[in-house]
Amino acid sequence: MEEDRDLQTVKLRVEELRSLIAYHDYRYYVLDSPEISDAQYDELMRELRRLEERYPQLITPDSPTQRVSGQPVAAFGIVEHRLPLLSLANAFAEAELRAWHRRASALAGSDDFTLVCEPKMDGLAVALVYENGAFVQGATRGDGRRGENITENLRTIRSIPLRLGKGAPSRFEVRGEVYMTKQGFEKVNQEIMWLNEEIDRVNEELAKKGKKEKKRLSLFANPRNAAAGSVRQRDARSVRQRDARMTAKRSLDIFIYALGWLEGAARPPTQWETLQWLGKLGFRTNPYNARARYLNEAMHVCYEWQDRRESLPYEIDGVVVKIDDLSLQERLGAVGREPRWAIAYKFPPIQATTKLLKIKVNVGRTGSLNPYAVLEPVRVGGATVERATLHNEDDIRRKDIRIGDTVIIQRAGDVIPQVVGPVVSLRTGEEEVYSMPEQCPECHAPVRRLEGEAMSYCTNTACPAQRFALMEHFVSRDAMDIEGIGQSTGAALLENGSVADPGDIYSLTVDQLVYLMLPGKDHPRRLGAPTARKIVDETERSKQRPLSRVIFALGIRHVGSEMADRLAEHFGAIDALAAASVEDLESVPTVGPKIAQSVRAYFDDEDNRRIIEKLRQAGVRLAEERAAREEGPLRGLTFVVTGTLSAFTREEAEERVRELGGSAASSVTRKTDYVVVGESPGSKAQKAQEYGVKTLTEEEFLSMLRRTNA
DNA sequence: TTGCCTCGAGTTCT
DNA sequence: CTCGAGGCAA
Repeated sequence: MEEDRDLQTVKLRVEELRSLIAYHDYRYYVLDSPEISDAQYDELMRELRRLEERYPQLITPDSPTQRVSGQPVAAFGIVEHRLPLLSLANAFAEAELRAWHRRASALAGSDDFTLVCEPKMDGLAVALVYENGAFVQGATRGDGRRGENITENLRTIRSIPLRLGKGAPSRFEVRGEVYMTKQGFEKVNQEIMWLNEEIDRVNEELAKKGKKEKKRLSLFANPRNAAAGSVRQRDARSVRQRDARMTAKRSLDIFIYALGWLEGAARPPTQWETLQWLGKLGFRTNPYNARARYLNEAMHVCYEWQDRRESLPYEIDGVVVKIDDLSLQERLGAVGREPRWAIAYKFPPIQATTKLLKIKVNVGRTGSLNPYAVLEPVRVGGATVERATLHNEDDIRRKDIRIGDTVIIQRAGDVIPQVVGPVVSLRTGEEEVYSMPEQCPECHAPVRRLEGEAMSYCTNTACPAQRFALMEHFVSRDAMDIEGIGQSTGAALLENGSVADPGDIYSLTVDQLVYLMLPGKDHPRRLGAPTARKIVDETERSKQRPLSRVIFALGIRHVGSEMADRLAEHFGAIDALAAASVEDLESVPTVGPKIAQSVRAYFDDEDNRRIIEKLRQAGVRLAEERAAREEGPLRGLTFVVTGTLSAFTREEAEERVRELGGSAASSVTRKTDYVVVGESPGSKAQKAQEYGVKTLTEEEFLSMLRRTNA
């Protein structure tokens, strides 16, 4: 007796908890405005779970605790749709939308009717059945007549109310679109990628033992596939895999957009009111649904979303335009499986599939080999794409892209096309797994990929492709900014031998340039006198670029514009930079061992030093002006350099002195402060002794420069 | 060693 | 714009 009463009390509390949780789910997931904190919500959930554990007889399938059941779903059943789910006719252009409207107007006998515009979710259409206020069945659209029973998986979607409040019709069906957020999609794929890395590791072991390898999981191509995949998935095989699937399920959501069949209530008279009514019942409807009085207004909505689609957290592929008035809808009816009272305006695709014909490789300025896909031209987002970068070998492997694959191309928020991944189901078996060439495609030098690095590099510093890229970099806008020398001119100059490195640009003459042959559209053409003039003028002007740009233009690995700025500021002159030891370099903030090494290696290279010399001869500014004569740390001191120095030439040493405010004289006098003595000095060293002038070895001189620089 | 944060390098089409 | 790499702080 007493137990019964107890059970009654508990049951009441359980019911109360369930409706409380349902209410807060609604506030949180549907209205997006929670009333209680997550902790308070968790507390409600915990209490309910505790009670259900103690009194299992009180557990019902629509209890919120049943949402995240990790239990495997038994085989899916087939569900017969009581009222078939129609598909929509598509309009790919304004004209088609107008044509649709004209036809509808003709049938209606008037063109004066209101429209409803709904963002067309790129997801999976489902039908949900409610009986006596409880969610009892959910099914995919399938072919429109029969779909798959996915009730259990749908239960995990929090914005699907498991139980409705009072006032719900006794039995009815609603329709909506299950979708995955872009963010959720990224996360799921990320987890699958981690999983694959793990599988790879395991496979390595298995391969050693000669055992059969485990299969890698394929990534979801887009949020829609991910949504469809997760809503139809059964049990997971491993714990980790289950994690990925849980993430997937958690990232699912739904918008309800239509009322199917119903019993025990009257239907609202318009689509717009239906949406309001569904919202009131507790269903999540898209807040961006809008009513349009005229077609032009609807058209405007379509274009608006076409521009703003990226700003949404989920993907839409168009706008559904429906005639608002239900009685008019009935009058118009359907042709085949397409209603005449609605149409889907489809955006131009930002995704498309095409064939990956081959994978080619570019050689960058640093010698990096950059693979790119050569594609069968395909229109994506209003542009024809025939090439797309593939970044590096690992990326190709990770995505499992093979030559001959049908691949998905997309132009995301930006303009740059990406290869999303292969359509594995379209494989013929003829596809080839790609591997990086072992020789540079330009100069056939061996290729090296260092341990732990993503990129492969051509080992030949004289590689023509590298020279070309370096030239381009040197004249580019952020570097020396020499207008007139672009891709073709640069290539032509290198090819005909008038230029071997950037230093040679400065000895070009108009006469030389005029006869330069450029690859024209049909026939090769001459560069021409005006352009030649311009190039020489531009080159002349570029001599005045600040030191930081010159340093940047050299193209030292790991030295970009930012680092160049810092180095210019710190050392004040190219020669000081060239003379700096690895330790000196590392004393500069943000310069670590790698960058220091790279700079040092650059200036240790004979060819590079020659480039600097050419620049110097040409009169390119190699020191920061601000280290003004009168201001430098060596202000008022006179130096004389004699003999051969190892770190730099005599001219360079003198230049350095001048940059630091000192002066460099050619002969030793009593007024000379220091004589720098190099290898095999001449008479000047003796003179210094005579006059009692201090002498410096190269070593001492360098450390003096370093000190004054610090 | 790990997790920011910033910088460097390469990139497509019109 | 995106990804990888380098530097630096905890």
